[in-house]
Amino acid sequence: MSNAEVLPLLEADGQVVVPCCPPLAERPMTAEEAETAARMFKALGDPVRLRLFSAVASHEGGEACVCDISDVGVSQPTVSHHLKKLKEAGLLTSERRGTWVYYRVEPSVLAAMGKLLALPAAA
Amino acid sequence: MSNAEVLPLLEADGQVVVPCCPPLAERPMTAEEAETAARMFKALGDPVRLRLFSAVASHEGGEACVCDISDVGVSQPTVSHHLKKLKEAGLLTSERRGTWVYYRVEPSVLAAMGKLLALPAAA
DNA sequence: CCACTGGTTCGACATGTGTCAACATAGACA
DNA sequence: TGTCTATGTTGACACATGTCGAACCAGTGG
Repeated sequence: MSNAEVLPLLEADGQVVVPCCPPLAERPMTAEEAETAARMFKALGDPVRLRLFSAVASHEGGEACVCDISDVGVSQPTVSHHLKKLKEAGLLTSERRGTWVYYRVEPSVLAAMGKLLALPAAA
Repeated sequence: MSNAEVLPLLEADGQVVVPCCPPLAERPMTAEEAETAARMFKALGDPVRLRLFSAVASHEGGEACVCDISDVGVSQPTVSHHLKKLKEAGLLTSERRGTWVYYRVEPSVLAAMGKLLALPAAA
């Protein structure tokens, strides 16, 4: 399965963000924009997923093996389930190297979410 | 209204006011931090809530009457339910003025979420 | 006082979600 | 080949959540 096709909001390559949506406060979001953006927020709306994501994002080299981050208080299948969700939301990518599977954050998506939350200087 | 830059995480109904968490990528979040931050993301993890929040945030004066934003394709009780959720997450505040109830965004919380998503320049 | 309008709360239902144990799969190595 | 370890998938379950209609509450104006 491909990581990119689930969330075609932005260029997977560079930092150039093809925004999924304008900033929240710029104008009312359309139903489609909201649907798209809500998927990302929902992915981070679970404590376990947030910890997993933070663990990957803060790990040296920007990537982490599952074995490095699976100490979040839930069973291993549950960890795998949450990592899959984060992948489907386009927040993480995974790659198998030998025995282990490494996860890595998708920085452009994070940037898109940050832009989404930005408040306009003058309202 | 407080203008503090401390990004308090408000919990509705007079509960604890907790400072928000460090950036996701700075270090692995603790369970408590994740619990706290996930509540905010979850609040924005629904398309209807996202549209309502965007409608309030983008409305002139930074506030909006329910009657101005209730055109999101769900019934009025559902709108009210979602606005309550956003309030409980500390993202909105409400005030009754005469016949109408006005909702307004909590800018410090929005800023906290933006900081949370910030990626450190060097990793 | 009563009726009307805007908004919330209640009760109920269907669907979604987080979780685990059990099983399956992929690679390493003997 | 076979076995061991590291992850992912499946099936089942309890619980949370989104939704609505009906009832209810708050102001306004007769």
